[in-house]
Amino acid sequence: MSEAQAPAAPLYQQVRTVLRRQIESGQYSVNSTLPTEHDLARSFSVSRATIRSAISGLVSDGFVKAQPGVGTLVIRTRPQTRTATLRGLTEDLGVKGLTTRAVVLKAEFAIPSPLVRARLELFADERVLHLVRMRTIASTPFALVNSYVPESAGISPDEDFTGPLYALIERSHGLPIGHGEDIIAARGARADEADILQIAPGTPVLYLRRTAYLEHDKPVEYVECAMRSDLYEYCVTLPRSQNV
Amino acid sequence: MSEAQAPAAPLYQQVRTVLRRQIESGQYSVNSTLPTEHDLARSFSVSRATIRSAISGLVSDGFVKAQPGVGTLVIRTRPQTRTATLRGLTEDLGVKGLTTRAVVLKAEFAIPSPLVRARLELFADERVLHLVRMRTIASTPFALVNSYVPESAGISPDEDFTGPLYALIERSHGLPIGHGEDIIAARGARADEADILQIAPGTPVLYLRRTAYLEHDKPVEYVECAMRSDLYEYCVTLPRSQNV
DNA sequence: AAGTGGTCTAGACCACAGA
DNA sequence: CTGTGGTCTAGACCACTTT
Repeated sequence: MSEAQAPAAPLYQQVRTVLRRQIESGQYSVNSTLPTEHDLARSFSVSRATIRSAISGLVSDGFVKAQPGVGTLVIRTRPQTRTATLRGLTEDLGVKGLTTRAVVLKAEFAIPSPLVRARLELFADERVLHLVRMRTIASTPFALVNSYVPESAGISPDEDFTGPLYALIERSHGLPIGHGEDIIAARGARADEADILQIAPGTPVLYLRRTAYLEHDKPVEYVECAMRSDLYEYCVTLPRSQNV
Repeated sequence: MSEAQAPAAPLYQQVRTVLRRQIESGQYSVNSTLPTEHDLARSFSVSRATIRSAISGLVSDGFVKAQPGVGTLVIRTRPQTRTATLRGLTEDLGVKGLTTRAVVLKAEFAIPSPLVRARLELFADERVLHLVRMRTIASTPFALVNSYVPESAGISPDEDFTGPLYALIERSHGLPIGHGEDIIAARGARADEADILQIAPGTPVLYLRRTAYLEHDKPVEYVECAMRSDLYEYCVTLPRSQNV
């Protein structure tokens, strides 16, 4: 091959894409079956293993369900409901088609409170980067965000914090964030929050506390966030526990 | 077949189990690599495809990570953090070690509001079972729950609703609940809610709306729930999106 | 009995990482 | 360069569902 072309995707991915498009375009309707794996192998001129690999992807995507002795059943024409994933507020709103800006009110190293120290599993003398940001939708403030990141994360107070914080953390560590835990409560806005969020003190706000972890369960971020509930609601899609 | 024996698990599952036990027992430590696929194939006396199938399972479980040109890296010795799962309030509190009782305030078939009809994707003339329940912790009311279940679910108003509703639904359908979507907001308690929850009107409460679906995205339950945030906080563990 | 997906083999070539 | 995981093939036999 002397051609210097964009490398072709693996065969099984190509097949998966084709089948997926056919399903999404209604060529195979719900409750109908795909052609048999042998037939697909013939018509795509690939081995059956390749077809199985492609179908396996469609199963993960929730499009089809394999039934031994019957066939490969189409169970959905749209991709499976996306399961809950951890997103920063910037990304979350991005998904909803809203653009948001962060205004940095404070960015400095500080001695963590005992609560923050416990959440981040810090040693006694470790400092944290304390970040206070306000987020707006269409120039209306809707969230006051307190973020705490261990000093060891190597993020400087001088960085640009108007974008997604997660991106900075992931870049700094070279490691992706593994998972997070959210705790959500409702309470009345405190005076300082009310002032910034432009609401009356005591107005019910969503109060989110999140701890984010790296892959090896090492905490990298603790966030406390007060949000105007009239501008933002917390949404999550939950899979039913599969008794693994 | 005259033998009534437990059928042996597929080879790749056996291999996966063996490797998993070895990882969990510390035989392979974090950041070390598994033997190469070729070596594993030799030592297990199976084909490399079988080994790859086994390893693929370990990847899903979050135990290892395959790195082209390097090897199969062990990244965890405990199974991946359990992801968020859908639980009814009864189950949820049970996990937290609290026992709760439900007091049924209302259980009757009713004409659904347009919102409920939309959420449950009902036909125009379908009725719903409307259930109003109050939940208590240590005899203090903490949640006022409005549940709506399609009449077609086949649940009678005379059932025992003091336990988990999900159990009734799953038993009635013989099908498990597939997933759910929660929307969480904060707002002040309405007069009727405040009365039942024994708080002042306007006190901030968590307001949860949940739609639960069967496997094929058929809605089976819509819930609106006002909760005292001083007695209950909403917790969820979120996996970071894996860019599939 | 025929046909389905589920499993398995024994090869092969590739792109990539590290010495 | 060697060795790794990633992909792919052309078969094979099995348990299962349906006819």
